[in-house]
Amino acid sequence: MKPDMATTRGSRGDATRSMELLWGIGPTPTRGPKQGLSVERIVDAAVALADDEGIDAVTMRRIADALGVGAMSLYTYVPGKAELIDLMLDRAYGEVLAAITSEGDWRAALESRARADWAVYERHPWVVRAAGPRPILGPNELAVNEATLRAVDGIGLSGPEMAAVVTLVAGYVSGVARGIAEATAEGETHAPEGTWWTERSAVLDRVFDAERFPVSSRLAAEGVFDGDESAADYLANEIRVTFEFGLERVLDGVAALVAARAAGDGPPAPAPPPDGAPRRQP
Amino acid sequence: MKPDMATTRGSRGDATRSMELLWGIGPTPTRGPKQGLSVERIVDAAVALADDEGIDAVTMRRIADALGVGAMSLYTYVPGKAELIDLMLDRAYGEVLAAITSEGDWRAALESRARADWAVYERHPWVVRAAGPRPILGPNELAVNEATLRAVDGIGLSGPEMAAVVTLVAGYVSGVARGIAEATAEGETHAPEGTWWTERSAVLDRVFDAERFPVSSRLAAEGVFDGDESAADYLANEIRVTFEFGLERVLDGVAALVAARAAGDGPPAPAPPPDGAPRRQP
DNA sequence: CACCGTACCGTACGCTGTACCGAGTTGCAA
DNA sequence: TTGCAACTCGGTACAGCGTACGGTACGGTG
Repeated sequence: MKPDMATTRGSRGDATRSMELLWGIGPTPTRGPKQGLSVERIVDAAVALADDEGIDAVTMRRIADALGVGAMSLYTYVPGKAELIDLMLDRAYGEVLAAITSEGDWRAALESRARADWAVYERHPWVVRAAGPRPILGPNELAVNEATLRAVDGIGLSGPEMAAVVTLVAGYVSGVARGIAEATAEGETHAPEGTWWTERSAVLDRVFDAERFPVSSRLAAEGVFDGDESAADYLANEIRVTFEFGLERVLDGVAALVAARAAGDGPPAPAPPPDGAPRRQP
Repeated sequence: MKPDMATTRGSRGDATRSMELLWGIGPTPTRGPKQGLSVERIVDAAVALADDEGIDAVTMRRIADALGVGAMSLYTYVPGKAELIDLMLDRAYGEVLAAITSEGDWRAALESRARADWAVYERHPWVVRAAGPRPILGPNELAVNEATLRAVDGIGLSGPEMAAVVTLVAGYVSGVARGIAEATAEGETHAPEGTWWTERSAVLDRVFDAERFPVSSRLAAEGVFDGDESAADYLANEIRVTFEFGLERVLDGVAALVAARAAGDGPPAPAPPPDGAPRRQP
């Protein structure tokens, strides 16, 4: 799983190579046999596999099989699996980038970003689980970020506030998107939606005490938690409604801030950076 | 990795066993040798391991080593690794449950829930990555849910709205918490924070175009994205500020809804469930 | 032409989760 | 008391993972 991490991941060549791959500026060698594949095609295959069978099905061997090559051949194009996943994620950001629009006011633009994220999570449920804590720093990710920042530029917010609003919206969507995999189901979890619940409800019924969980059981009686087991799209609709509802609240909250700043309430004094900290790009 | 999933995961005994484990109602056998371990101690060891070295270090063999037993002995207590992780997660919910308070109005209670979640994500960064899309249905998870629902009960929201507000707050926190691992760092990603950036910034500088990313580069020049590489707690503070900022917005958004409902704007007509759908508990 | 950097990939290693089975231990029934 | 069934423990084994290593075939450059 992580063999000799010290040399593999630690050798500072890999990070550079990874960035070059993302930005498509790798040095293309002239000598030797023609390359039969391309990074593009490898990412294609990996994404298709992840869409069809979930992220767990994405193994180097299966990708190679799909491309009709040996597993080790992939390593001539990509330093390792982690870098390949980064490429997959930046490709997903590419779909976001293609979908967002900057028309309308800041609210419309933020909505557009949120819905574009959501659409990608729906099309590619694996993205939620594949995404690590760190940014990819790929061209598409940065472009999406730029576009979102532009949406909230010039409406009276401070720089840190702008960045925080972007994190707020993107964080909200990714948080709620966790539930998407349940709705689309089956791709990731191999048991169909129905059995999962019925298996558990037997024990749950024995243990769920209406006195211990009064509000929960009242809402359950109202049917709030009901879902049609066999019709996955009903569930998908339900979670979509929840998403839209929450998005409205989030944007209302931002609107309140924008209104306050417009009314002349100055932004809080920005905390000075501690001292000569190395510069970071976004 | 997933050997014979059909028999192992599909045999309907496992889901039942898993629920019994969570709720502590397993049938305790009388015959045979005394048990040298307990589910409790196994979860203890697993959580300790995850806290120290990240979720990837949590393997059956390492847990067993820490407990001084053979790897296979764990399987007398727990059906498999997936169920063990569920137990770890419900334990984390237990810490949330212990931290939340129901004092004050709905807003204070929701804040309390959000901060309790956040504190757990800080103490146990592995939770973000270990949590799957489905609910655990353990006692602590349900109790936390109940407490949060109670916070928004009786303030004029419909049942679905109450549920959506809970999802909104919890989803927001988990979404932003994704960035925590970067702040606490090093537990999960073995490279220290500094090198990760410096390695990449070399390529990024070559590729980052101020004309293509005008707003990003302006904010970068302002130092918005700067961080002290060596002092991890500065970064942690920065993300904490972002978290608090977003939480404020989210709650402002909920407040707007509560005010609207109080002003007499009726909730939207609840969509009727399609037809005789099996009942779900929360 | 020879050379050598490169693409491809068979083999192998260390790791994973866990099935299988034997050996030893205990409580209850006969 | 004896014997058996139920149980715990754990060694061994297996399929699958990421990927290091080294061999072979190829093709542009000296």
